[in-house]
Amino acid sequence: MNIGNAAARSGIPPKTIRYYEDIGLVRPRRNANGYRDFADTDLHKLAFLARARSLGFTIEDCRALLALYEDRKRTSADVKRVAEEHLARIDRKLAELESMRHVLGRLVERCHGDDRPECPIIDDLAGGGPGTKKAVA
Amino acid sequence: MNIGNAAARSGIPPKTIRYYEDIGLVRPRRNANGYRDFADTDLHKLAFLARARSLGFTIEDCRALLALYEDRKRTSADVKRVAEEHLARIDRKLAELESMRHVLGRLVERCHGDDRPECPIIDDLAGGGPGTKKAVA
DNA sequence: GATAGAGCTTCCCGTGACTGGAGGGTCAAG
DNA sequence: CTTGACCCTCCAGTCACGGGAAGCTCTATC
Repeated sequence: MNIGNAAARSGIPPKTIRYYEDIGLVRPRRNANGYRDFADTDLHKLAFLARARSLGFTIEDCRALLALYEDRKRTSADVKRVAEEHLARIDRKLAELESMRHVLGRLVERCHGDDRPECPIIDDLAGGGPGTKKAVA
Repeated sequence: MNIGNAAARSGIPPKTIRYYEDIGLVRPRRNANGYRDFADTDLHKLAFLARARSLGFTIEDCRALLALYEDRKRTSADVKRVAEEHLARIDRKLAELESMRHVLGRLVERCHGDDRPECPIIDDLAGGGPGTKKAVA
């Protein structure tokens, strides 16, 4: 199967599939004309990669997970460890974003958004941080 | 003030400050010896950048916000628009991460994490997606 | 057989926001 | 006068691709 077809089936663009081959995640055979020829196992791997990437696993995670996928002597503990580390990364990122969302949300609420220059958002960025109440006196 | 000092005060590493100068966010004077010399206005800008970056604004957002910061004829509506767009980006990212967290969290819960190879995480990635109940028959 | 168009190949560059390192000049202390 | 901590510039790498050039191959049509 040609790369275009494999791309359509896996949902991964041809460019990305070539990149995955470049970094050794898939190794499709080559036809006499030099075209890549994707076998069923390659398609399975691509689907696996698409799913793993959609869950936010890094490429190196994917490499490890693919190895475990193909290792019949793997332990579910090994898989779980990779997943838990990724989960922890997600949680850290979530906490960071939620904190940003919180602060920025409050600033946006307090900004009139009119044609005057006074702006609590700019004031905050300029150092009138969360504790500074803008001494009006 | 030297770059090392400016870095310590702003919390931005020297490398990053040089990068900010490269892309035109700050323009410190130069001493006779070629060293950068940061004035108070430069330090204000660096602090502004540190705060804006910590809220997740992109560099281009920062460029726009700095311009508004220095524009006495700005309107708070202009500032608010930038902030609201960023807030929307944050919300999209949050939704994406929460969805990942949800799916991955359930998979991790269901994985025994023992020394056997059976693993719902690998099964899911291998195509036993959310709807596939693994026909045991 | 000729030609057009789609699809395949490789190769290189650009993205965002830095970070690391090489190679070299400058400054303050002892 | 030397040591070590600064500072400088320039180049390369990060992550996970995407865009585009230049060129080969296949298929369909005339």
